[in-house]
Amino acid sequence: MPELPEVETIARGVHERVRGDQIVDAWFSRHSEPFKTPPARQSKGLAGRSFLAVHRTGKHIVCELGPSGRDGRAPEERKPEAQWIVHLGMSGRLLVTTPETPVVPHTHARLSLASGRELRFVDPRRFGRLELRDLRKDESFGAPGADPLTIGLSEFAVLFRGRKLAIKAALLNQSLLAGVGNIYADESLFHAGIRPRRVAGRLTRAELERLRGALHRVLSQAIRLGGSSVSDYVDANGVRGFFQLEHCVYLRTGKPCRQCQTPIRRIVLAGRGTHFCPHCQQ
DNA sequence: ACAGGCTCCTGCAGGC
DNA sequence: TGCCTGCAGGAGCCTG
Repeated sequence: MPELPEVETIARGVHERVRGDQIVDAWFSRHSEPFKTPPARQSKGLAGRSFLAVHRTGKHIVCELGPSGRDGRAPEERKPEAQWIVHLGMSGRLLVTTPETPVVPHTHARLSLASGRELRFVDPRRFGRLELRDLRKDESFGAPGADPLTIGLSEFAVLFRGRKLAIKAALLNQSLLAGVGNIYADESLFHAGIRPRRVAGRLTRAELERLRGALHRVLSQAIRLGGSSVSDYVDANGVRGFFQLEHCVYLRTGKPCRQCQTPIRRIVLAGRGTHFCPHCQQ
């Protein structure tokens, strides 16, 4: 499931391969109900525009789109007129392919580019979302929560102050921290030595500091390794990540803790499978 | 206001 | 062997 590191990896890959390219045509499947912007409006709004930049905000991939791009200026010098926002949900993929690449089942969007490439959105479970914003009318996209890679300690502590829910549930709340999902919540809590069920508002300053540090380290290392390939995650070029080899608790139920050999336990918290070491996490 | 539960959807694992 | 059931989860929505 794509979380911050996977989305960051995909956004970087797509940026490298489509920056400056122009959208010639946009096709959408009939499974359009979940899309935030109706497909007809997306097709119309995308055609003719060029990619100025592609970046990550929370778990969203934001494509900054400019005018046709025939004025000779570099992409970064042109002002975005629209944003195409891609949320991958559980099973979404954004792939840069050739037109000859076989179209796999559950392909919901195909953007033909002037270079001859295609940008494809594939999503079997259809939890993903596509949105087109016209920046001349709509506001620029912003994640509701803070970025766990850049947040400072005092701001981090304020997020959880007075909150009675479990720290694991708080980490998954995108309006607090944007980008953390089930894998990296479990892994970060392990590295910080904190039990997932602990009440968020009752964590000590020292624990909050450890948690912020653990989030930063785990997410940064996962980005360096190209994300975690559980189920069948791949980046924009179809390449798998390697961070799943570094997982200490996620999907390791019953296996010995890498630090103390105690079997990893699994509980259900906030409706999610939650993995922890009963010895290392207090 | 806030917390928790339900829902969407498909692929896969496990049981009989 | 093959079918069927249940489970996985991000986030929006509803309820308590």
